[in-house]
Amino acid sequence: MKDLKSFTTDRPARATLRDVATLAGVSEISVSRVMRNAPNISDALRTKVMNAAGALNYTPNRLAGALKNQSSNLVAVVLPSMSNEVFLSVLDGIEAGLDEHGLNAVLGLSEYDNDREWRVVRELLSWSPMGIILTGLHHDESIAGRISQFDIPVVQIMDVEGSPIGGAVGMSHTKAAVAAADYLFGKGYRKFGYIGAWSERPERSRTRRLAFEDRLKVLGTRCVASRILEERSSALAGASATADMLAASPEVDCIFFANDDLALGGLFHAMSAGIKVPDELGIMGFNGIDIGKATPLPLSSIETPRYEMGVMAAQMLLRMQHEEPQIVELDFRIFEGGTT
Amino acid sequence: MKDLKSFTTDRPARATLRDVATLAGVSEISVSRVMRNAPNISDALRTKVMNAAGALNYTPNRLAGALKNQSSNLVAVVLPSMSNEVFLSVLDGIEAGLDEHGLNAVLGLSEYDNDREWRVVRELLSWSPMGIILTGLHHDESIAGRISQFDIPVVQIMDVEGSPIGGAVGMSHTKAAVAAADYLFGKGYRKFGYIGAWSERPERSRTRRLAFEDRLKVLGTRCVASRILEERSSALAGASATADMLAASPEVDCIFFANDDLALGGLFHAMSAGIKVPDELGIMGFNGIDIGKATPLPLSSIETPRYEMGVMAAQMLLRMQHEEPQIVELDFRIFEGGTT
DNA sequence: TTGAAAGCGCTAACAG
DNA sequence: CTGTTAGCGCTTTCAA
Repeated sequence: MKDLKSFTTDRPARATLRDVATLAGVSEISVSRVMRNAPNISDALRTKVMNAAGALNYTPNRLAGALKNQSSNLVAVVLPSMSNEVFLSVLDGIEAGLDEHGLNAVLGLSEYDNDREWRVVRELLSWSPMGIILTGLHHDESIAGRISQFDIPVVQIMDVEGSPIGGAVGMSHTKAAVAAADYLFGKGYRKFGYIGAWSERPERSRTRRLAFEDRLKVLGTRCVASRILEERSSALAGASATADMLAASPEVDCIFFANDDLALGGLFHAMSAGIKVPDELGIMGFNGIDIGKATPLPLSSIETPRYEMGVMAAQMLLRMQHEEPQIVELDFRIFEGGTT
Repeated sequence: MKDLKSFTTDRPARATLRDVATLAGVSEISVSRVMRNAPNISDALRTKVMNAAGALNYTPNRLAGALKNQSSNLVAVVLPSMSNEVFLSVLDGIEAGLDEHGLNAVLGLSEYDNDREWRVVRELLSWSPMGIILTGLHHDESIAGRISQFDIPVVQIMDVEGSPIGGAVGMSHTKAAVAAADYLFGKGYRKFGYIGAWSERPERSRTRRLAFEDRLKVLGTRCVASRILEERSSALAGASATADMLAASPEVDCIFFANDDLALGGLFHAMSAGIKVPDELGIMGFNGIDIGKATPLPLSSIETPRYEMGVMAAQMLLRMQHEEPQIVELDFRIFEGGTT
């Protein structure tokens, strides 16, 4: 091993493979092999290289490696928004799944805007990711076309009802809504209300509402009141929408909400207004978030496998490198709380 | 413009600058200039290039550009965890701030583990990010050293009490705890309880507890009961810890919680148990999350500027390219709900 | 088991 | 305003 000092003083900056090679007195390619744990490396070489790398605090330059390899260990993750706890769990799962395999997520947010999603996808693709995770199944032809040039696995999450570009891992929102209708009908409710928000973004919430309404018809009843707010979901919005709905349609005996935030608002309103839940009013949410389990009356809801979706999406990406794309439909579960 | 067909049939794959140049009949560097909106480009050239790029569906290869430039438009973002709504807002803000400037976040999670954080930082640095955002101020010398080789701006978020590596944007957790103590004392509470979770991860929650206890002493009173759970924060955990504490120390007249999840649990327990809030028991949270505003009794809390922290961290990163690092202390605000 | 040469796609520096 | 040359740091041949 040559003199370390000449390196550390001359180059306080980031060391390259070449620096490590020179210090260790070997060729660059040998260093490269050691760093990547290539087979057929002598212990002597490995030791020399590791010492030199350690001394120089060498950090590999993935940019160069990926450029040469035409592929990186980055995964493009495109979510609609970070203002929704649902995507927190999803992202948490994705990160967990990616981390297992040493992959890194590059994040892009579409904010539920198609143009913006397109830009974000384009942007992220410019990093030659090894795969891409998209949210939802309603994707432009043009996005699919753009991605196909890259010949990388695509996994779409949240939904399974539609035609994925590649693989998909999600749940059936139709089945969930039908299960909710059946469950609530079985509990004896007949005059249903529905409350959604943010003009039914994402699309999946509309799918649920329509399936819910259809199923009620089959059961011989119907939604007597329905409100789709323009503002984003929040407990506050859910509370006031519930108050409005009950004022206008006092006959409503059960409200199905687009998500738990709204539903909790409904529950809080009922508590404040002295409405007896679940007898006078049934309340059903969607997602099964933690806090709904802790309210004095636990919130009835549909538990969705958000974290699992994330983990499985990451794993599917890996599998799709050799295998055919699959569509994985995960189960939801009705959480029978105290509000129905 | 040469014949497009020979390109589209021969190369269904990703087009390169060279392909665009050939198709447009110009040099590669000209294409490069057009793509980067360099100055002094004739309209004729721009048009030719844009047409060719459009026809080929050209996506720039940032890997190559960044390799050449020794710097990318990636920003490494290291957060402790994605199972906490607090970091959702922070990340949301970061994304918003980065997006303004065309930057992309590469995400890494430390899971509150120092070794893991070190690995993650190393991993993310290998992508030559243009900057790095870290959470908290308790950072290893070795991490600082490793980053310093890269000569990129570092911004630490959440906290301002300590010695940042570069810039910092956060709040004073000491001041927040003092303000809480003063506020609660002013409301007439005297027998205080404190409930935290997950063995006081992150460190900042310990800072708050200690400052809270110190301030109570100054005010001539003290914490008569204190519980630090080992499990993670959740409303459920907060509810049972509250029940335990009140059973063991019935004299407690006010509980300060480490965060709103725990506090909401406390509130829900009180509601279920028929404890009169705020008269028999005061409840104070920390963070000021949305849902606390919608409960029948809005949750008193300390509103923290989480989203703003994220946005400002991103902006500071940009500024630090020419300016000196700064420490920005953001304000918190006491939200006087109905629980105190 | 190790090394030498070539080049991934892009852009800074220097012509013209 | 546009082009030529060279090289970022790494890894895939191919050779020894």
